[in-house]
Amino acid sequence: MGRGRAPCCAKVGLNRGSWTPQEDVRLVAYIQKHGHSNWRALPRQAGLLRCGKSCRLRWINYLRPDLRRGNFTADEEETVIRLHASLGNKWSKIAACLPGRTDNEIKNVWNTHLKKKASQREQKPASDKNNGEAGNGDSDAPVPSLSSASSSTTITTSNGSSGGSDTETGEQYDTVTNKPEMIDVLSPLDLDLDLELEPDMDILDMLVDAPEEACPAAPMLTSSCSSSSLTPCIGRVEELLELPEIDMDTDIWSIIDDDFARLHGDATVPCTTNASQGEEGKEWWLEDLEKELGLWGPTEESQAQVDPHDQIGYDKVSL
DNA sequence: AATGGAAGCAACCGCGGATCT
DNA sequence: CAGATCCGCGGTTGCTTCCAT
Repeated sequence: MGRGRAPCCAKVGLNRGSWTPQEDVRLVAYIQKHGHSNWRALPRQAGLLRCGKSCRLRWINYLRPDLRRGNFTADEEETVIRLHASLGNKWSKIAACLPGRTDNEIKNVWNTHLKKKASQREQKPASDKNNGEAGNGDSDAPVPSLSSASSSTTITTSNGSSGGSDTETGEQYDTVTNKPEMIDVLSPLDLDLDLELEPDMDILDMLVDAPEEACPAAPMLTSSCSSSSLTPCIGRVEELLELPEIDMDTDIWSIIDDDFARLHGDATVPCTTNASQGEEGKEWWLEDLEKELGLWGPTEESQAQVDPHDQIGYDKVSL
């Protein structure tokens, strides 16, 4: 205690606790544009009052587009149990073999269900033999959500079906709306974040760029892109790189925050509004961002939820 | 219908290892 | 080579929701 390295930041004047939709938007938009080569500098450059660690955590555990949400499938649970038996609490290593799952998520699931499940299994290994199946012999464990029908091949875009199909399980992993208060606020954003960003190869490329992707996870990451949604992503890395530099503290954030303020009457927008950037600048950036995110064109959800007068808010910035 | 406990999950903290200067 | 810095990991905490009474 007290030793080791100093905290990554002084944490003075920085936000803590739950992330706001605005912060999420900022983070996603920034990473979309610039990647996350330097977590420490990222929050400052992105205009976020967070420490780099917090940004990284938020991105990895929640905002990352390739995240797979919803309940763990039986196969995934089996994998976790099996890997935990051999690796122990090496959550990151376990996560590396479960594409779209985060170490934090796996850790939580282990601590909440799988630990019990595994211990139950250990306690009655003999009776398991009667079940015939070495794998899923834990049938008496109450795991209603894990119908064997939910094959591991379904790389569900989490909330792609947030409205519906994922709720077939109706269980605790309602990951889309992790915060109830965020439901109405974030929904338009959140839906698009997960639905539309997932296939975005810009980010996938960043994520898969590491050599350790020799792990089976990597191919599944890319395969998670449906062919239809993948198409518009291809070849956009260069496009991304060629985008002009933007003063993130002015342009983007003022636009985003302005739209949030208009939509929600939020007067607490911390961002600086740059009057020198005219409407042309806004439109240029919004269109550009939208194109880059593969969101060109209004979405039905956003249209349905946004006041026509404010439509630009989520149509344009619906990340 | 109200209340208390349990469970689930997101986020924080501190440390170790890797990388940079 | 040594010190400084950063990233990532694992453990833990606290808030929210769900469920039983």
